[in-house]
Amino acid sequence: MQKQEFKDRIYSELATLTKAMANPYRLQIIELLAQGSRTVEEIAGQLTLSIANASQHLQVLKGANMVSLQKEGHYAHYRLANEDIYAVWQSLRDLGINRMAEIDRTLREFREEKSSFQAISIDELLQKIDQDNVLILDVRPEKEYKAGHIPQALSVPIDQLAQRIVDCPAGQEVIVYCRGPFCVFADEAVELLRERGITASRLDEGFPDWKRRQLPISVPL
Amino acid sequence: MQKQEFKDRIYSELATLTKAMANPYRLQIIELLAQGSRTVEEIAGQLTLSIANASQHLQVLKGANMVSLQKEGHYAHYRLANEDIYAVWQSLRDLGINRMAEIDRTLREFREEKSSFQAISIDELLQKIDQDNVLILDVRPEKEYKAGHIPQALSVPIDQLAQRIVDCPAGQEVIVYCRGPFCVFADEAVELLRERGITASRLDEGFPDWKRRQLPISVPL
DNA sequence: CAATTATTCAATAGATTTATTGAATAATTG
DNA sequence: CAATTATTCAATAAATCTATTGAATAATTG
Repeated sequence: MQKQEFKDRIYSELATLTKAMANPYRLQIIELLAQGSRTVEEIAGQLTLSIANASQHLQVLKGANMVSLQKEGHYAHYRLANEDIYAVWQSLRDLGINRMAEIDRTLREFREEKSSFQAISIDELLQKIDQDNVLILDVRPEKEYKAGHIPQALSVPIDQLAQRIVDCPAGQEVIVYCRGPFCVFADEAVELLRERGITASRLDEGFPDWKRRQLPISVPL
Repeated sequence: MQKQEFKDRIYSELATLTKAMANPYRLQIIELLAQGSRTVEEIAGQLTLSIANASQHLQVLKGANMVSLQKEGHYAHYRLANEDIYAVWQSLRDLGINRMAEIDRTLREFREEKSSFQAISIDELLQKIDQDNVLILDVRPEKEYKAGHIPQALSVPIDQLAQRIVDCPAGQEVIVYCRGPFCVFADEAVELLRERGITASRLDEGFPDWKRRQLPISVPL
């Protein structure tokens, strides 16, 4: 094989892969599937897309071997084809957060309204778990909690938080986590908790990031 | 800011960033600039693009804040805007190498011809440096070696290797590195060395990967 | 087996991306 | 200041991407 042909093949394949990711909805699909497998209908619902359009985006990801599907009855369950895909999303996301002025601006603006700008890292959380008396809340939908969660965390889906807030002992420090830095559940939870006078902050990443660091997780049998 | 507007803004910005990378030439530019800054002319020459076309691709990368430029005389010197960009390239590249059948096939085919399939990792090289008597060759152009290299390495640009090969003591184990896994210099070097009966293998990553791991490097004053 | 349901397919129009060409700009040299 | 040089800009046509629409498929239910 000639040098030129080699380069052409390699880089055009990699560009194809990159193109498959290069769409706002498909990035959201990747992030959503990092929480576990989903049907076309569920994905379309989450992203407010038509079913046909969601299916089409999934075909693009499948064409790049980034997702795989398993048919059960007349449902197609899509999942990420492998873990490395999440690694790419992670580095892309972090580049955006750390280096893109426009994303930084959007995050600040959104979080100022919610008073949720303060966040702690996974490393800081690990320290707190060892040293302090900290309450960890998983505010994702229960289904996602059940599919795997941080061992010490309680499941309090964001839409149940308002009713269950009384359970929280006064003076208790609370750390809230959700799907990741662009998932608004944790921001909404912090807003709600602070309004009730509870000291709460966000984890700056999500459960998939915790999991990828090979930290202990609780999973169903 | 509404939840929907927040998500729309964030993900469309990230998709813009991804789109800026999603082209075979622009991926090559990112990789090339990871070796140091380059003028438009140099980039066009390396990738066999017209000057106007190379400039246009650079505008796209600049529009996404992925490269910056410094004008000197009538040359524009382009460089990567920050290090996180290389991290994205790295994870994308590794996804391709580890998970894409078509890329794996191309790499195998190319390296079978060059007998350069055997490679060692940076970790293995670090061990060898400590324990064994190993000769490390940097086969990139001299300019790149001078801009920074693995401390123990000798500079033997690939086009000088054939003449200088006599210097190598018999029985000496040789490790060759270049720009990265898709740079063919190390493959060509291994082919040449093996033809002359020298035990040689590639490093499976390149100098930018060594550097990003914060390992010691030799740099000019 | 007809009706229902989840998903995919196919066709289309509008938007975006790409390479090419040649002219415009702006710094340097003679 | 005219000529040269490196780069950018602008215009264009071909290719590709995107959302929408409605029909096709294939599994399940009554």
